[in-house]
Amino acid sequence: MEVRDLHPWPTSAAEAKAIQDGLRPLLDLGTPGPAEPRTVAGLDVSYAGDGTGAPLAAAVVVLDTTTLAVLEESVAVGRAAFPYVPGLLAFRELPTLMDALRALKTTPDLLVCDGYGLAHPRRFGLACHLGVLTGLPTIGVAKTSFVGTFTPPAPQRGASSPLVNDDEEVGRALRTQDNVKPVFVSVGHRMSLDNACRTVLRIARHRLPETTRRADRLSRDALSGA
DNA sequence: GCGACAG
DNA sequence: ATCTTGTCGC
Repeated sequence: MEVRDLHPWPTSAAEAKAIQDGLRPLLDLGTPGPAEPRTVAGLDVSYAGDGTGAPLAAAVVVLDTTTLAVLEESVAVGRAAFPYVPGLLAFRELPTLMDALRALKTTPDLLVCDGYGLAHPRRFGLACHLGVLTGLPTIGVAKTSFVGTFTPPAPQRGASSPLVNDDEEVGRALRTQDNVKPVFVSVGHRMSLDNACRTVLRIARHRLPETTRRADRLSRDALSGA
């Protein structure tokens, strides 16, 4: 698929934050997004070490939303492009993730990212960044909380409670299975929070969406050479 | 100032 | 993210 060119790369945390602030106005947060996406892509990254330059593998797996069958897979290997700094995760993984996306023959209807979208200190997490660079609807699904507070949702699958930060609902704690810890869903680009949660429930057979599980396994295998 | 902090 | 054993439960 076609993706936008990468912007100049930051060499400091201050520059990275400035880039996030500059790109944030490009976000489309007013459209509900596809009600019936036919294809959904999951993205994830595995690492071999720490710090800048650590070897990593970025994977993208495209699934049929209805059957959850794998339609296409793409993996790219590279190096961490930035140190890990909470709030600047995108700068670590973006170049290799973009390589994997560029190699895709099909263009997914939605991108499900491992991490956050608007539930971010500057409202511009990895899912937002990937949304601006690809132009596609994106959402973020994270395993742990980062910003905001929430009250535990009811124990039933489908229950949710708002993730609040600065008096804003920046995401939702969503129970994807009965009696299982909730995941944290937030919007990235061209998608409403309601639609994001509804879609996550449709593709989740376990705690994490199938998209994320498939991408996690693919990136891990690519790093181990198998 | 101190701790917490997506992956 | 990654380093790691056994164990409880569907």
